[in-house]
Amino acid sequence: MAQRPRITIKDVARAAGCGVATASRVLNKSGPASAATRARVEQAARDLGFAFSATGRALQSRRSRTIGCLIPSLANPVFAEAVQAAQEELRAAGYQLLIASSNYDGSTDNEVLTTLLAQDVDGLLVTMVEPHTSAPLHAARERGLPVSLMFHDPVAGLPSAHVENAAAARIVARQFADRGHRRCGFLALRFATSDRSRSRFEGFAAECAALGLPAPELIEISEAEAANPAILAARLAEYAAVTALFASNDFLAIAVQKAARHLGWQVPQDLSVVGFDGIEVGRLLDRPLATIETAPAALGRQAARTLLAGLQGEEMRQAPPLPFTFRAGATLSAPRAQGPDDDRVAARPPSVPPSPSNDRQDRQG
Amino acid sequence: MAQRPRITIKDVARAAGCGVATASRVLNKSGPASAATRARVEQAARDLGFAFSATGRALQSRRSRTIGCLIPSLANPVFAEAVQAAQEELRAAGYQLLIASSNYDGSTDNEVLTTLLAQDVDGLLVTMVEPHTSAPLHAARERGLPVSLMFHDPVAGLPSAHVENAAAARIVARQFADRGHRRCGFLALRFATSDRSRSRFEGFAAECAALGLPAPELIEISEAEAANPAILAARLAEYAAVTALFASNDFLAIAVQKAARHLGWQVPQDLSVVGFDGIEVGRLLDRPLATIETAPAALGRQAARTLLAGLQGEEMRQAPPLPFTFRAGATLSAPRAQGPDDDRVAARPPSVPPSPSNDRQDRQG
DNA sequence: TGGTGCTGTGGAAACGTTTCCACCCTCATA
DNA sequence: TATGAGGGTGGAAACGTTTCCACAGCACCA
Repeated sequence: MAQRPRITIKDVARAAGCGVATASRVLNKSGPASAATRARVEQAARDLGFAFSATGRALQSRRSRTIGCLIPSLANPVFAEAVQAAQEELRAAGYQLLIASSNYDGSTDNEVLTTLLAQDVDGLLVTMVEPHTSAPLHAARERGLPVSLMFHDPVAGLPSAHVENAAAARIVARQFADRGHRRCGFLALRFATSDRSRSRFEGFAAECAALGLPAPELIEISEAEAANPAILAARLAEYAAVTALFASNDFLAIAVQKAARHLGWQVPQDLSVVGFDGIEVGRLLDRPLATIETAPAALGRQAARTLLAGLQGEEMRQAPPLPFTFRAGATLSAPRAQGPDDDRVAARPPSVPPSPSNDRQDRQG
Repeated sequence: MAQRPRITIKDVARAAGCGVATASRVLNKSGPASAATRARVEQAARDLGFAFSATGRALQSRRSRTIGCLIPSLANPVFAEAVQAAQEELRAAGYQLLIASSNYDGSTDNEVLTTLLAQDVDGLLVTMVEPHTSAPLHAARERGLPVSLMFHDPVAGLPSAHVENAAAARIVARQFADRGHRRCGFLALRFATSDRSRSRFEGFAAECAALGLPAPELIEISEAEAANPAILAARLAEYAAVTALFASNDFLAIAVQKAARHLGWQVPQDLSVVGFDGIEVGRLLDRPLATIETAPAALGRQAARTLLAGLQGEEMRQAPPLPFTFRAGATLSAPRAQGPDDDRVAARPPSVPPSPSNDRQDRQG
């Protein structure tokens, strides 16, 4: 625990018998130096175990080589994967990632952003509740700091790496309609704090309307409700007429199936379920999940690249939306033929397990 | 993009008509100041939108209020959750998290650590391939930097937030034995680069021996093999005598089931499977996964707390290992009664789906 | 011989803070 | 009326870098 004092470039210079300016030039290969001096300095640095202080450098160069990253939570694998990819990309370019999360809370978003800015970050990688109205985010822009959004639909002036949530949701509506579903539902988690969730619902509802289906039910639930199958089942039971449910993410779609089992409903015969995100486990399930497959890693990478462009003084241009895919799965089928008074609870058990079809359709760019 | 020059405390002092020392005292509430001056300074700071530069502060105080975090990958939800929890804990104490990942590569580990150290971090939160032999990690210790490990069994002098992998694995062996299994296997991912995986195998093998079972088969696979059910199936087919498989993590355990389906094997009748980690989806599956349940968030939190103690100059003491639970599930049962020549491929299909039992056993502290 | 142009070098300023120190006041006490 | 105490204040040093600038020495050319 003996806090040794830091070895500075002065120590190196002294040991090498030269001035700090010379030592700096040698160690940075940034200017002329005689072979002899060069050797002495390098030797001294090695002997002393010298390492530059990023703080000293940052102060003098006014760039910290550090990027601030704000996301709702790393516990959501979609964000975690995006951050992982962004981190790899930035590291390759010599930048470090300073991470903070808000737990989906708008005011925490702003607090955290303020702290990040005070840390002299060179750029910002952000997914937050309200990017368009955030004061600190706006301040960062004003200051000329490169800002790159992730997962958001592009906001005025702020480039965003994103998938077109609404367009993807429209495809889900069409899949339901194609199979003869009419009463659809959208199961939303964190509807108030996630513009992704809202965009998906909008697209879904719009396409339902375009296809002449009744307006889909919007079923908002809390995280607590999502985590408890019995409670979730009770919520779902309120919507017995719904034969096709679009869940705002894959975990929710999986949870729904457990809840359906509670109610004695068969998936997909009594209730078709489609998720969003395309997480890996979804395809390994007995009953592979029908879902919209996205690539969070590609998204993180794209956001990082856009940011890097900005950091190099280039124009930060909005990249095209990232591709997504509708992945067919055994949780989606035609609704059970049913009379007006059909009681779902009396449904017969299925004779054969659903075939684990796993093909892809509707590739989009 | 008009890079406005930074507002410094000098600007505030000038605007308030006082010296920088006074402005600093007012803004930090760190010394005396008349009510009038105080008001002028605060007003000026507000008007100018002043924010302290963490760099300037770090340079002068020789502490950056920043923690370096090194993990294999955020794409693994176990690490992501731990980091998320640690981040929350550290943020509450006024620290920021600088994150880097190594992709399970030992030499990247050391490179990254070196970079992190150069960033003047105040402490280190680490999961890496070889903590006990890492030169930069050792250097950090030498320098008196608090270091807190995550997921590792405690290494000489370095406290680690961990679960007892070997002890947990022993329980799995006992569960298998209790149900009459004799030929067991351990399916290992990244065996060479994960001491967790190795500890689990050791505990598992030791308990098998203690129970008089034959030594378990060690089945090492690559990530590529794990991701492809057909290939994984081919690997598993080599071990037809094995009736009970312990997978080194839950995702692998889920993948195994898909591979088993490929081979026409029934889980659990033909092959019992137990995982490790206790990820949430595991319990939502049709056939809930038997597994060792751990709490990565608690682990991350504990590591952060230990580190915080060190940062406050207190002794960093090794906390007790974190609790784990054996979670029973439908992927574990007695082996199918079979003669010496029984051909598993000819097995009849099961008549009833396994009951989704979900009780817990074997709580440990 | 005097200039010109290199190469190699080091002093010093600057970056934004905090804090030590010295100074000037004012007020109470002797 | 002197003395002391203490509150309020600002100058300046320090933290570890980089870079501007000046200068010394040397070789070359006219």
